[in-house]
Amino acid sequence: MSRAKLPRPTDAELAILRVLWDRGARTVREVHEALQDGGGYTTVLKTMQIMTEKGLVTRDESQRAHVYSARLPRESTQQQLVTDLVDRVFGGSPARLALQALSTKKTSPEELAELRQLLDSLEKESES
Amino acid sequence: MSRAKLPRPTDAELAILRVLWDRGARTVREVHEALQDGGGYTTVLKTMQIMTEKGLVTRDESQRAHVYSARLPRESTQQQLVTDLVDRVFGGSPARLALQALSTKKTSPEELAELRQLLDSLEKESES
DNA sequence: TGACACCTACGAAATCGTTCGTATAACTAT
DNA sequence: ATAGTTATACGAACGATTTCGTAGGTGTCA
Repeated sequence: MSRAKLPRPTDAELAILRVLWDRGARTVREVHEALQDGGGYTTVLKTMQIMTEKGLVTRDESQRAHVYSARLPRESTQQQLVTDLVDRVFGGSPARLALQALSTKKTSPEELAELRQLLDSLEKESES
Repeated sequence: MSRAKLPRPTDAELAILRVLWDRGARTVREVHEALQDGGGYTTVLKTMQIMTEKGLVTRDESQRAHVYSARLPRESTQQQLVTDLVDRVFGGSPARLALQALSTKKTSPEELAELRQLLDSLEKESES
């Protein structure tokens, strides 16, 4: 089993993952520079080393400056965190979370259309 | 300013808050018993004392066994956590979170209808 | 070659979250 | 009143997270 479940990323780890997702594989220096407020260089380095141990990122050591990549795509981690929040605070109901998310901030007409489309397909599904 | 923003509840704190939201004001003993797996009695006590310091709960000390209440209603905390997650992982788009939440698990027809209703009112709003 | 810049590794410190043992006060009932 | 039960308070320990200083290796270039 080389595939233990990955731990929930911490806040600092998530900030680093966002950089890797947005920009692709990067060195510590590049991540550090992309982070406006991520602490000193060795802080970022240390965190990324720990993330490697945890399996949150992989690294290519063939260059002197190691190149890090997110191990899971953004969507998988989003899914994990959403499921986690649904279970811990929304009694296991994703729809409750969706309602709460939508009733606050405003959403663009494009996104509303996308949601409507998803609703349509979900309702069709439940009819079968 | 007696109204500093409340900190994000931790996992253990959230478990306690769920009990208080579900059952209303309760003593430490009652919360401890409601928690299937919340550690020993003094663990729950200590956590609730810390939550009092943080302002997450209030307590009535007029009885020997103090009675604790959640300071914020469930919906406020849900809102806080959703906004938090949206900002940290969904680039500030609640609709993205909603899509992610709905595309996984199945949702009851009643909830789908409720969502559709919300979508309707949101679209009407954007037309004005 | 020597000075300098850059990189990783290591470890220590500070803080936080979680857990629990122990002390002490208060109530209950014999 | 004494013993037993139940409550809070306190503090210590442990692990995880975050931060950073320092050491040592590697590359560059005048």
